[in-house]
Order: sequence, then C-alpha cells, then structure tokens
Amino acid sequence: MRQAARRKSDVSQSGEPVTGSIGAGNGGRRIDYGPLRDSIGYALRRAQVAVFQNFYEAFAELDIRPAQYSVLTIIELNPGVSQTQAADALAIKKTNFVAMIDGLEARGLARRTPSENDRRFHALRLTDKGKALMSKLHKIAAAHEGSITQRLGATERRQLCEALRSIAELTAE
Amino acid sequence: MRQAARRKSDVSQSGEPVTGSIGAGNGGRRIDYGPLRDSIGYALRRAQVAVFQNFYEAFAELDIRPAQYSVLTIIELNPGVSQTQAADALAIKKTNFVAMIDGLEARGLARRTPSENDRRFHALRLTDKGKALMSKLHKIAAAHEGSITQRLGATERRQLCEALRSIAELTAE
DNA sequence: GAACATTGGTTATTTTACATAACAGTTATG
DNA sequence: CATAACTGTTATGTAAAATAACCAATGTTC
Repeated sequence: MRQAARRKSDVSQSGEPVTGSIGAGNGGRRIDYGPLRDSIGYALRRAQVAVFQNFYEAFAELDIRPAQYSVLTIIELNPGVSQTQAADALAIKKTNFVAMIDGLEARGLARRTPSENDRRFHALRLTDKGKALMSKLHKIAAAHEGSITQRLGATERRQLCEALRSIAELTAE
Repeated sequence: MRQAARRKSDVSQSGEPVTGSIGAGNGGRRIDYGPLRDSIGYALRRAQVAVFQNFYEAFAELDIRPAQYSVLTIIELNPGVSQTQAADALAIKKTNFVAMIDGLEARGLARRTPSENDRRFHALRLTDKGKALMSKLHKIAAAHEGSITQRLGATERRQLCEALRSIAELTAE
C-alpha cells in the first residue's frame, strides 16, 4: 500500500489550502523554481512519479506494482530466462530480485523451473494463471500509454520515448 | 551513501558477464522487452534513475543529494518561504520535510527564522555558507543539464522538458 | 584430478524514500 | 469564547534499493 487513500483530514498536503490565501510565509507570492524550472532532471522526476502513481492505481485492483509488471513481462516474453539475466535486463539487483520472484511464485503467477543443463539456473516461466493475469495487465498498461499518447500526440510520443532512451544511456555505462 | 562504489567483485551486476556467453538460461538470445520497449512509463523510469545517478555522483563531493539541491534552490529563490509552502512546491510531504530542514540547518546551510506576523511559520532562509555552496551546486547542475542538451540538441531538449511537464500534470490533479 | 576462480542464487542487514496517524501551539472564524 | 483550520513536529510503518557474506554448481589451470 503506497498511497491508496489521499487527503483524508489534511487537505493542504498537495495543492492550495482551502482558504484564498495561497500558502503562508511568502505572503501571496508564487513560488519561483529558478533553475529547476528548466531542469530535465527535475521534470523527469516529477513526470516519473506521476506516471508511476497512475500505473500504481490502475494495477492496484489486481494487486500488482509497476516493478512486478515489468518482471512478469520479461518472463512472459523470455520464458526460461535465468534470474540474473532478467534482473540485469531490468537493472534490478539480483539480491532484491529474489524476494520479487518469491512473491510472484507464492501467488502462483510464476515459477522457478530447475534447468537440466546447468543446475545452478532457475529458469523462470509464467504459470497459466500468470499468463491470464498478464492479458489483463497488458490491456491496462496499453490504456494508460494510450492516454499519454492522446495528451502528446503520436509523433511527439515517439520522440519522447527516443529521447528518454538516449538519456538513459547517459549513465547506463 | 547510495551507490558510491560499484563493481567491486561482482561484475555481472550491470552489463554483460566477462565471458562471451551472454548471461544464462536463455541460451544466447537477447532479451525481448515486449511492450516495455515502447513504454513511456518504463523509459521514464530508466531515464530518471540514470539522471539522478549522475547528479548524485556529481554532487557527492559536496555531500548533497538531488532532493537537497531542490530544497536549497527553492529556499534560495524564495527567501522567507514557510516549510509547507516549500514542501508543497516540491511535492514533498511536510512530515518528511522536517528532517530535511533539520539536516540542512545542522550543516549551517539554511535556518528557520521565526516569523513575526504569524508565529506558526518558520521562514526559511539560506545562510551565507548556504549561498556560497549554491553557487557551486548551480554550476555543477548547469554542466549536467548542458551535457543532456548536448546529447539531444537545444530544441529537442525544450520539447522534452515541455512533454515531461505535460505528463507530470497527468496525475498531479 | 586437485586447487582455484567464477557464476547463479540466497540470506541477512542497512539505508533511504515515502506514507500515515496523532499531537501541540497558533491563528482564523462562527 | 468555542470551534475549526493551519504550521510544524514526533512517532511509526512500509517499500525500494544497496552491501556483505555465503553455498552450490560450473569452469579453468596446473
């Protein structure tokens, strides 16, 4: 549970307070963001949080988090992958990956298959239940991606995606 | 300390293993990302992590994290702001904001000034030491933003920033 | 084939980020 | 004045992410 129920008793947490006076301390002046206003890093952060919040709420009904969706997707499209391979692909530390697989396995969505060639491997696969769930999840995800496309336009959406990938490579080694 | 010293003894953590064989389990096949490949949400996540990692390392020398830089920036450009006002501007919960200000105050970078009009407020201001530090931080930040600009081009950078802001409003109410 | 290094997976532990609930002091409002 | 609302605070819980150390299995070297 991350942010299920917002604004219960505390309204000023996100947004203007109820009264007309905007905030406090600074009189009524608007906040100046300075260099943050044109900062890619800052904008990236805010956008990522917003999108993840949306995905989180959309998946909440099925009790799936964005990270879990990404893991299930990788397993679905690459049946038999090892844990380190999948973890590396998603830039998740293998140590933290164990608990994720544990959870998915406990829920009967994925399973670790012992590999015969190399008995160190745990070949990951989706169960039928997992595959059925993915069908629903992909629809939800597609709908949300669609809403973003609608907001940006198809071509700009592709440009955005490309720019993001370019930026991601900035540090990814 | 977040990720100061990478790859000490474990090389395969990020990237291909040393040997020619790419990973394991899946033979030598490349990973198929499926719908993640064109997902804005996923690309956003990866890009944000990468950029923050860069900022983190760039600021490490001065022991400042990205979030702290954003707080200091808001205080610098809006001297006298209240805590809730600054916290709201950055979408930080006021409860978590307390410790941040505590830390900055303990290091002599910012201070809480008692307000005379309304004794509830803590008007935030930078100390001279804080202002001096910001001068350095802004240079570092500008350099990194510049490296992104160089990678994307000026016009596409502006488009990206605009798209990100548009997306951020998607959930921000 | 014995000694050694490497790899895949695991456990334990820690730090950080983020969220909620409840509270005291101060101000606004009926 | 009584009540409500707002600011800042503490205490607390959960999730994400990182490190260190370990076992089992495989590969490498002599």
